[in-house]
Amino acid sequence: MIHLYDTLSRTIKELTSSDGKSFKCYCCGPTVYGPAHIGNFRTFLLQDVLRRTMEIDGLNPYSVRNITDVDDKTIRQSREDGISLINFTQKWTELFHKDCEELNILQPNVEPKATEHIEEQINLITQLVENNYAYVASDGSVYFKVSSFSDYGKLTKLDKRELQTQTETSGGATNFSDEYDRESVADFVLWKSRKPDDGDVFWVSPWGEGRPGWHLECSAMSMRYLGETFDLHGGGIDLCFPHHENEIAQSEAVSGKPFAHHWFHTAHLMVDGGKMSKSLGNLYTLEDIKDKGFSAMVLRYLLISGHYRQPLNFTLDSLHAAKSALNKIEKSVRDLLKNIGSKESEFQKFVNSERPKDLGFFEKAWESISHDLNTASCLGQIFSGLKILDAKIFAGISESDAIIQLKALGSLMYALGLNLFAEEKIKIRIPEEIKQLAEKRWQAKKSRDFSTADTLRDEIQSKGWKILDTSESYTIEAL
RNA sequence: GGCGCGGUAGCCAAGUGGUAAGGCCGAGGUCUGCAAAACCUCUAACGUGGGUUCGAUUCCCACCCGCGCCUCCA
Repeated sequence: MIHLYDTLSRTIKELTSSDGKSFKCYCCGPTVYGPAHIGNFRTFLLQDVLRRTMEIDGLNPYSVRNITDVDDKTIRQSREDGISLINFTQKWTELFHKDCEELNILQPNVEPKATEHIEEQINLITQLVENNYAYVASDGSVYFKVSSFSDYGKLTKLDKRELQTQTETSGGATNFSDEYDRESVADFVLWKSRKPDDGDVFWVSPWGEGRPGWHLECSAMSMRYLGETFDLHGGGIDLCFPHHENEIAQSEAVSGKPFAHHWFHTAHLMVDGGKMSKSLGNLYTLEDIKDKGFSAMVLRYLLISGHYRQPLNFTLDSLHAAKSALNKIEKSVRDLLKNIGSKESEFQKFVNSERPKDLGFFEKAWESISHDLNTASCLGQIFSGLKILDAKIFAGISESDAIIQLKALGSLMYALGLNLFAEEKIKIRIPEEIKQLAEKRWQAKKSRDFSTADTLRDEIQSKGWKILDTSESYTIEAL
């Protein structure tokens, strides 16, 4: 049984499938105009953990996550790069997939693209216009009339008056002076008429050439793949307003039915205590993390190590902490495997979505993750369990008990998506210069020239890498 | 201005009406050519002021500080 906070009702609710067959989820995916940053991945990672947890719990999740491949940014950037929108977005979609794979994020069951669902979007707009929820402006753009939908603002608890007056009072007031002629500032665009800046990006519609507005695609694609009402809708906290609020308005205006039963919003990732942004130069991608010598799995550990409703503060120190912590789990599992005569690689057979009856020392870890997806507490409980386990291994553990613990850990690792012993598979980049210095040092050490060896080790360390000797070889790690 | 979130050890981060998980770092020890890694042990915390209560870090109020959103944003 999984309980999860719901943004709409502001309560923690039990997750149940409304049709008793599968649990239908829609998550807002990336806009593919560049590499996704680690903040984006925090959200996708948490959605992934939720999905994995549901699988183990037997909820049979069915997930849809879209790709936004047409909007102002993708159009602008593709034109700057001088390539077609489709080639441009494909390039970044591929990188996104590669990053997801390295981060061990399961693929959604369906990953629809906005540009492949133009017809569905036009259909929705047509219905909205026919029923007077939307109007066509003089330039051929179509707007949703917020005043026509009485429930508008229910997700973020906006009241009507605020919506009207925020032009003068809100910090974002300047955003209202744009080129579109809306009847009310709160109204949002469903269809954008073709502008010179759009280049050759346009589709033909009953209202002339143009392209769909951003909010609409999620309504159209979720309806197409999940129906008018589905179980859970997720996204970053910043999407709450206006994106999700708008989705609710559009969708419920058309269907007359509740849109999503449950809303799952993830808090933002901060960097060094503040907002992550390009201009501050603190926006990291997976590439950046790997260039610092950390594996994707370490990043995964770090990004799920805090509770999803709490902003998480990313620092270089916390990356180190994540690395050591992950290492510690691997060490215990390795010891445990040794006890049944298995190797690291054989741990995989314990990692699956079946929930073992006996959770061994890890019952509390499972409770934590089942209760509002408390991954932070879950990891804490795993370490507590590991401590008991380590003592037991030291004292001598029976094979059957070892297997119970391995199965329990395996299911937890599946839920968290922590792929242990992945370090070798995902190669860490070590500069050639460091490799050579390390080899020189190793030769010196072998010939018992310790002073040369130590000097070289210091030099390597001053360049940000450290040497770990084993009896017959050595490894290089990031400091 | 509106809405919302938070302030727990050096850092990160759970949680609870009966004095508080876990990780990192640090210290000591074992080991090692010396280190590192590993293992063992240890230290240390609930923003301030009131209130409710037998008892509050946990509930309420005020204040201080930090952060987010307010129609680009995971």
